[in-house]
Amino acid sequence: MGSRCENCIVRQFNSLRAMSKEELKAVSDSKTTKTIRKGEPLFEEGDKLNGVYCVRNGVSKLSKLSSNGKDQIVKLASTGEVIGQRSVVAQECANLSAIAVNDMEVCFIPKETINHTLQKNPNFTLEVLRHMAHDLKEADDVIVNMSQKTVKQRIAEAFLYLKNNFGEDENGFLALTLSREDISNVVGTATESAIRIISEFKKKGLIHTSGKKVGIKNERKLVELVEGF
Amino acid sequence: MGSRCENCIVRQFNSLRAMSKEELKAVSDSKTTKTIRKGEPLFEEGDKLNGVYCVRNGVSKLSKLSSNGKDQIVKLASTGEVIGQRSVVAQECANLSAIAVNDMEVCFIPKETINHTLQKNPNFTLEVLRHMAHDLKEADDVIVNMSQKTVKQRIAEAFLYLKNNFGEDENGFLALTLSREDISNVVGTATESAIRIISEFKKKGLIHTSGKKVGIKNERKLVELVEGF
DNA sequence: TTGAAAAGCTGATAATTGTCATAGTCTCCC
DNA sequence: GGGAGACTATGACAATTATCAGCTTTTCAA
Repeated sequence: MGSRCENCIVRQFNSLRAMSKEELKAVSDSKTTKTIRKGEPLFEEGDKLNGVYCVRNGVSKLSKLSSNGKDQIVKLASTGEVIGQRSVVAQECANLSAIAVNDMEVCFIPKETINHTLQKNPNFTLEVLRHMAHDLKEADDVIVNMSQKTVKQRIAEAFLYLKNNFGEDENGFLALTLSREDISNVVGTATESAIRIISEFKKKGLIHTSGKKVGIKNERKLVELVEGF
Repeated sequence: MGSRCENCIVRQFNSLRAMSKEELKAVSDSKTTKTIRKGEPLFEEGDKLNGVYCVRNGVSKLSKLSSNGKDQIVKLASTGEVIGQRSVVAQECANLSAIAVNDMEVCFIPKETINHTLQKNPNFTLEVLRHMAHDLKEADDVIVNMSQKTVKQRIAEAFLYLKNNFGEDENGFLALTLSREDISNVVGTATESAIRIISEFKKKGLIHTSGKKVGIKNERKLVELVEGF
């Protein structure tokens, strides 16, 4: 049995902070805690979601299969983020698949609890709305990057993003390690192209690598590259 | 003086339909009607918005300047859509520029009126939330298309989108005429590339053109092209 | 009406990116 | 500890897309 939502620190980072004590109690009573192994799905594109997932630990990739057979990773969601909110709010099937990038601990909150609060507590609804507005802005920015920047720039940006959002370990490697394939699915390119560019970055001294792990060596140059020299 | 919001048909298509009679009256009393000429901006990226724009007539392109100096059109908003909502909800400066694609008639609704209703009427907030959830899904889909489809596929898709969302005129041309440059900014490519592909489509009998105007001739083949043959 | 500016078009060429093939390396399970 | 399978890496080549240059057509305002 997981701990009580009322005491959960994770809540500070998402819209659940706008809930009243009673509402939180209802969430706590109806939630179930799950462990998801690396590589396993929380849900898949097209699934009917019966609730949302609040991430306590680990990272999930939200991706969509394109008609060319390749996955495009649209977002990485980690501690504190609520996954599946969009589908529940819109009362639609999942538009994206959510797959664990590493081992995860999540709380599943049934949609009834969420919907009930959405109808009763305008502050909560407004908070969810603000979060979604933020996600939408980010998505718009991704559209611009995807369509206007080169693969090289997008990979450089991805590394900077990983550093800013997940930090580095004690040895200066990015704390979140993605496979080369995942990286290529984030930036929307062929795996071989991503590998080639990563090698090039390494040769130029922008990054250092060790197996899958990547560390940023020259952040300033990476930023310049993203901006276009 | 524009007509009363209470009687405005446009309202049926957006979140304003969740407003009470009194709230609508407040909107009606505080709104101002504006005419925007083709090519003129409603607002520009970075502007602080003092309200939202409800489109009565015409179409606006929502775009963002990339660091490479090119504009990326992220969305086309037409009759019934509310522009600027995201920025007002998130209390941020505009992330996108809104420029009239043809002559527009819009109602400007001050943000105070919107914010007041957002805090008082959960149904309205929920309705706005649902709309934003829908926009987010669309944005995610655009990300996938931009990163996984070829320019040819994206142009074909753009034409189908224009037909489905804006219809055709009596001569079988797309009702919304975009310049070649706008088309290239929608699909995220160089204007010359867009023109070349449009010529190719014409040669292959997929479309017919007359000046800027484009008409769809073989919809099935266009769909096949988008799906990847 | 006309002439300048903007938009559309096309070719040549370069740069970017994808695909296919092959080989090395790592991982993990028996 | 060894071997199958997944992941990483690199080369060769093809396809896609961008860039530059020059030209024609359209548009629009004086």
